[in-house]
Amino acid sequence: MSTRQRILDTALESFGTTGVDGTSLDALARELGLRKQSILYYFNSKNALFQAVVDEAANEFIDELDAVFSGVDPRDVWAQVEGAVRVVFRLALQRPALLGLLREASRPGSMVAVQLSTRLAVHIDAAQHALETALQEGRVLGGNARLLLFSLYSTIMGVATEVEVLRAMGIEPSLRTLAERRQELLRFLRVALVPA
Amino acid sequence: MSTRQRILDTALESFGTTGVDGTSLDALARELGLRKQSILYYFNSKNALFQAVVDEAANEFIDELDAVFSGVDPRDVWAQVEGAVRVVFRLALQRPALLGLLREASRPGSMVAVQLSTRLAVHIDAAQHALETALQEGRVLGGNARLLLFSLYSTIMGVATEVEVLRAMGIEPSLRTLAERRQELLRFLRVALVPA
DNA sequence: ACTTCTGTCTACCAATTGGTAGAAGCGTGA
DNA sequence: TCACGCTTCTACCAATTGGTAGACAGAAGT
Repeated sequence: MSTRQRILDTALESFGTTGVDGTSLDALARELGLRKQSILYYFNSKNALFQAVVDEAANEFIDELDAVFSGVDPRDVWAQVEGAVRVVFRLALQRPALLGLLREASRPGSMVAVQLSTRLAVHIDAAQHALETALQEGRVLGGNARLLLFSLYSTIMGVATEVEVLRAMGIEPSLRTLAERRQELLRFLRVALVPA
Repeated sequence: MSTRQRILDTALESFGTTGVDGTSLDALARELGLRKQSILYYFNSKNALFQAVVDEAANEFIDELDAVFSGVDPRDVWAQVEGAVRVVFRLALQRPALLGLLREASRPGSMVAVQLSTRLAVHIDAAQHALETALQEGRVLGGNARLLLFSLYSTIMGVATEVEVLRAMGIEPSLRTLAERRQELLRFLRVALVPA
């Protein structure tokens, strides 16, 4: 794998777990067996690296979602929701840093949000459109399609990533509790979305 | 107001917006018209200050929730949810830094989570118990009470605080869109919780 | 008048930060 | 062999970081 790619991967891991402010170029370089000047050779500044990492993460996230959505009837909103939940929970288990990075990038006041928005705009519009027609045809319960999409996003990402809140509630994050969380989430969303 | 309290307030504001790592004691002191040594006089270390701020924030959050819940039938789960939504959205408007700090404190790997958990344990248990009996009596839809509570928390906090995601969706956070978000959220939660 | 306590200050400190300048190693093509 | 471009390095740097040591001011009590 190219050095550039190794840097991106390691940075994603570190940014997504320790945070951007909590990750120094020196520490990153040490982890890579390099000097930080080599990192700055590929990325002109720490912020440029962060932006590249956000792009990388957005791509991976979108690819995962696309892969699942491609095998699903575009009119079947519930199947899409189920697919999204499956993707997010698999990532929570296998690539927690990826979700951590999205969380980091979507912190209030983050300057990379613009980037994310242009990156995701097409997919958001598609999802919104699917929701809208489903709403009109009474196949889904909801008021405003875009705000409903936002609620869905918040719920799914929250349930998948708020592990510290979970701990505070006395539930230790583990494979089993993850599965239980997912099951309750799906039940919750089905009741909220699918007409009886 | 005592200097100690001023430090706590200013720190909450800064920690909740810029983040802990993004806030230096020097910057904090400058904002207060002090030297950082004066801050370290009241709090032995930056981390001690952070812990104190988390305590402060947890207290305020709990007080707000208690105030709303006290005027509501303890058996009326939906009224409690409505109250919680009202509190969180008012805070999102008037004290965004407070929610930001809770978000900061609940970052994966955060070391203050233990603190938060002991601080909130009683209230979590109470809410869970109310949910449980409501579930048994069929007044609320759901499977596992604790996981349902967790889903509710994730949804409400997410919808109220994920402003950058909202922006990425082309919705500028404002008073009007906040009200719309809240309305759609309440509709969403009502469908998900209240039996037809 | 003297001490004591509280609070704020100046003066430092070693370590770390992101970043610059430029040299050295290295393989490739002429 | 030479030149060249790519990559990684050593050597620095000014600024900032959290934190320590201790002086100084003022109020309060005796």
